[in-house]
Amino acid sequence: MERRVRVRFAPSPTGALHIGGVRTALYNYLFARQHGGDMLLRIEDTDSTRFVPGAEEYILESLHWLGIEIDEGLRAKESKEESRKSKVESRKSKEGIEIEAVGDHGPYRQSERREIYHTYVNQLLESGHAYYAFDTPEELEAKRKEIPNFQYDARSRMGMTNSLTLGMDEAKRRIANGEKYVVRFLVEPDEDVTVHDLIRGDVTINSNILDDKVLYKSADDLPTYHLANIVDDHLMEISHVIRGEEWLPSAPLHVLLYRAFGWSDTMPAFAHLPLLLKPDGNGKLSKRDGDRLGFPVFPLEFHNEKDGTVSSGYRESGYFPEAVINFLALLGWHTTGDQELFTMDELIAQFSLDRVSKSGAKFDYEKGKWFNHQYLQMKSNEELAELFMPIVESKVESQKSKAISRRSKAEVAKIIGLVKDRVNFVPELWEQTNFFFVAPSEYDEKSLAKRWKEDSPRHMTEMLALLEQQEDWSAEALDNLIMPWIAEKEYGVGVVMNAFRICLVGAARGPHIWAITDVLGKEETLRRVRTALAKIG
RNA sequence: GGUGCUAUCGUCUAGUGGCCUAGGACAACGGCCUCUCACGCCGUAAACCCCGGUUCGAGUCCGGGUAGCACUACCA
Repeated sequence: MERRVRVRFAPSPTGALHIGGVRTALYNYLFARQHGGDMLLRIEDTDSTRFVPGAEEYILESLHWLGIEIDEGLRAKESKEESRKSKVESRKSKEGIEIEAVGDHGPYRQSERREIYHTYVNQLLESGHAYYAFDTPEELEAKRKEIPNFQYDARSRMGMTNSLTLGMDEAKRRIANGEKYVVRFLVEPDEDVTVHDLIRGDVTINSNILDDKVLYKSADDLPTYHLANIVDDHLMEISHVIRGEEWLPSAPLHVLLYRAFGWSDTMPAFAHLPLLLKPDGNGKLSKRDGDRLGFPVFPLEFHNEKDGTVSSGYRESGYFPEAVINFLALLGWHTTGDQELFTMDELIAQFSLDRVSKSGAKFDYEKGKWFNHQYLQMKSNEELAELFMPIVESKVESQKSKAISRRSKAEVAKIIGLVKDRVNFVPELWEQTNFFFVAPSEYDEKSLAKRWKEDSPRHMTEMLALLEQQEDWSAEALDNLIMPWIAEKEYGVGVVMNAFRICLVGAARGPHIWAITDVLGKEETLRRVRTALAKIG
């Protein structure tokens, strides 16, 4: 009974990988790793009409970025070139990745498994569990209009055009004539079918509500999801099917298919995950919600070649993959304790299907930001500098002459250390540090109104004289110079310091004033005070 | 309409009959810190869907409502 754990993530290449799909992949991955099993990736491209070019590469690259590793099936190939590139550079590479297929249960694209499906469709046909049907889509459409709640099932199939009513000889003749047909699964009526779900327990439905599902369509010589899924999971020796709750209603059908094939004893265990819901209103989180609500619902930015749309991604928004993983892991799963921050290894160790929630989780983007904030704080200043340098360069470049100087990575790291606790994302670092790179050319009106007093020009002029003579530019020395002077003159610390800050920063914000003078240096500090005096007097 | 799943603060959730005057986190609000803006720290407000039943005792078990969601394709 001890079976090797083998799970699969089986997306359709119909567009960008939705964040809900990412979570499904993650839970599969955590489960596989925890049990020392295999994580497979299979592409379910049985709907030729919905195929979107680039989607497969996108899916694999997304999982790769997130650190969800594939053991078998299709996966992104780690090229030498990529590993040499810096993180920032590889972020920019949107071009196709290399794909490799590993494992001996392939092919791993369903469109390449046609021969296999033929065999199994025939098996069902021969055993009487399936039949040919010739009703055209138009005829079915008409039927649905004519009869409310029409369903192709035990009650109606004898009134339709199929091998049951026509006879097998006539059916074969039609097929030989090139007539389009489908193969339908014959569902026996009045039978209670029970599916055991690892998250929800036993779910029982009566077979009367099931219709005779289309298993195969001759039009494109491809099976539908239901058939391909069962055949592949069986052949690939899948032990656990972990998928979204939208599949729960068809799980009994899948159980029936396993029975019809005689595979009941090796049927995988099922676990249906709660859905990810829209943050506002009701319903399942959809691909459109992201741009409507102003946050990404995709791991990476996606350029859809089919409809020309561009969808924003977590990576391009400045998220760290660890933060996305952590955030997603907790949408539908939680430990007994109060722990909120988990590394991938901790998740692998602690994850369990019986602690997955049963109810849907509304997607709370604000909490996602908080997770990124946490992970950003854990990064070293040097790591962040690596990511921030290209942003600084492009910004300084765009401001041309106003740039004071190029700064070394060490200097940038030091600057980041002064402000990193106040940002959630690397790109936000710029608005906190821009004055370190570019001297203020204008002064914030609100700050001026509140902090630039009548006496400020005089204060600054006197302070300038004091600073000009100062040799030791350390924070401590400056503090020892200025504070006693303010006290002696009875100017008020707040009044003087805020005016000074406006001269250096251009607004009433930023880190501690002596940290700013330290980075700026004597010359630049004095220059900014003189400029301010000249401009705002 | 039918079938199924679900139901604790605004949100994610802890809670598996007494430890619950319901805990944590995000968000909100207030305070402290302070030369500014933040961060941080401290604190406040905030929930067991409703009605029955079982029990000495129910957020926790059962039944019925109600509500939300999913599915109901030659899509996955």
